[in-house]
Amino acid sequence: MAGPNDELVALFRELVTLMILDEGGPGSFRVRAYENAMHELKAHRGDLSALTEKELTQLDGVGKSTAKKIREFFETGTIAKLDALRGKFPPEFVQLSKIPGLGPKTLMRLRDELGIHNVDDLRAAIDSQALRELKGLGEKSEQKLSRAIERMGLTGKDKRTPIAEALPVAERLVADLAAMPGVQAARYCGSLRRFRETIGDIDIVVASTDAAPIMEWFVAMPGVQEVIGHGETKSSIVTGAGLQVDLRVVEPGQFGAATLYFTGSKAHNIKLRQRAIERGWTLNEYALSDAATGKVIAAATEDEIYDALGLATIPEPMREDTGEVERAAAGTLLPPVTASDLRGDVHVHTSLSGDGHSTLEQTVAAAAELGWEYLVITEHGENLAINGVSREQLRVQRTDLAALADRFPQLTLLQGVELNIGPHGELDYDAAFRAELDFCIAGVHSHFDLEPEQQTARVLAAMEDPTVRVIAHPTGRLIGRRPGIDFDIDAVLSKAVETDTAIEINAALWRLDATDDLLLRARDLGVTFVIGSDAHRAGDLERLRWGAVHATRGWVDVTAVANSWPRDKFVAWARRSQP
DNA sequence: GCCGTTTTCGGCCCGACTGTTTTCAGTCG
Repeated sequence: MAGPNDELVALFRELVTLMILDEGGPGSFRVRAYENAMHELKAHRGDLSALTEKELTQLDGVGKSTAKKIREFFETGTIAKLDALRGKFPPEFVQLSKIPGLGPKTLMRLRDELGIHNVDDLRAAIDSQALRELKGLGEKSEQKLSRAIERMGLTGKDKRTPIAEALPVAERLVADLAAMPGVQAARYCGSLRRFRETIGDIDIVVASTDAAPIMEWFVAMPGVQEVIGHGETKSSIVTGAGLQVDLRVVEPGQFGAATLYFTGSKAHNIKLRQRAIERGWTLNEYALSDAATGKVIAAATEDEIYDALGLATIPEPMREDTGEVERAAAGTLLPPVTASDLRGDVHVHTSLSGDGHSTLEQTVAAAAELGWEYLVITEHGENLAINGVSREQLRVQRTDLAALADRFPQLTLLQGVELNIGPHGELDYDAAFRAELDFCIAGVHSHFDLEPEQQTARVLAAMEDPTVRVIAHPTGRLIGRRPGIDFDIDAVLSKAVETDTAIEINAALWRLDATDDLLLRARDLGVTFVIGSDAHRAGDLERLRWGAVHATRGWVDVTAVANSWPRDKFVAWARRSQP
């Protein structure tokens, strides 16, 4: 699973953390330089260990000094500068920097003036009221830090919330805010809008001419555990679940600039701002404006701002500064995959599966309601304990499907099954029975802890089987709950191309698997994809749209998504029959 | 530390909120 450069990137991340302490703040240009280098290394898709020092300096943000450190790592396994910094700042001291509200400046003073080296020291200093003796700190600072220590691990700077938990909270909040009087628009932004799989906090921007009542409602709404900030146009709260929510109110005419700014990413914003500066303009959360005259050039919508900067509008999930700005400038940016591109679903369970909740009829009716042109029902194969279905059950279902096909003539119904890939690549039923089905999607549902070689072998074996059309949720990870299986991604993707087996983009928010990293590599190799809802109840069908957003994050070309194809083409493809 | 260039040093994104002080530094995003 791990990319070849991950270890190097992790070391650079640590280097940045320690440099912030050493330099006394993240604003230091040297720190920024390390950050830029780390970002570039992270975004790099090739194997960095294969590059010479000279070749490394060709990378954006990598100069002579950084190139030397990279080579040093690959040749010696360590970086001397990092080792020196680790000696200067032991882990228990670095841990203090994770406490919200405690920045590098204060931290260094705590150490130098009060001899505080770890969390226990800090707690003792607070208890003895020693902190308030420092200039610039007072009683309130003691209380704030005391609370922050209590919450450590619950809401610290490193805490990440799975998108499956954050998204419903954000959608509800945005709906509530949008319904308030005087609110012209409300949108969640930040990493959630970019559709990262975990998020640090929820950022919401509201357009209104009267911020005060919105701020008041926000900090007093039910479920607020703590108010971190409460200003005229910006407030922050923590929910009972430990999720931080930041709310910002701007004038309606500034909404686009604000959502652009708060959606980020930071690196994407910096790229945009540099383009603005090149044109003699400035870009902030209020507007794109002329630097000399202050005259507003664009502010109301994101489209206008991108356009003024000579860029096509960049889809939110791509805003990570991994080449999207350059492509937008060159006019070679791919359009996003959208929900309206999708014409049907390919991974759907009904109550026939042990873990399904809606009947076949309810499910088909819901798909028809969504306007799908085709629907593939895929119950669990018989090898899945408790939840699997028998051959006999599938034969009966075939009759039921034929009856429903008459009632929903606009919807083409296919019978598929979700096969289980056994530890050695074995599959459910037998080849002859599987061939009777319209479609087989095969996934790993057990034996998550095999050695990588075995994991790779079992998936490759499944792909060799002629009845297997798609590999479902290829890594099997559950965000924040279970890591994916560890296999040779490139071997699997190459085999997918060789055997014409598609890779599923699973739209369930706990899965979003294939991961975006896998998608980027797959699309470069020319892999075919499907987007599946993995619905276990009729209401889950609509989450296919999240799969589209996730696909966009992986820069997937919509023409490579089989369930965006017209009915006849899709059905022929699904059955592996000639069109 | 990197970059660009009028090639060798100056610039590097920007604003809200808090706590403490009373004009601002620190933190955060």
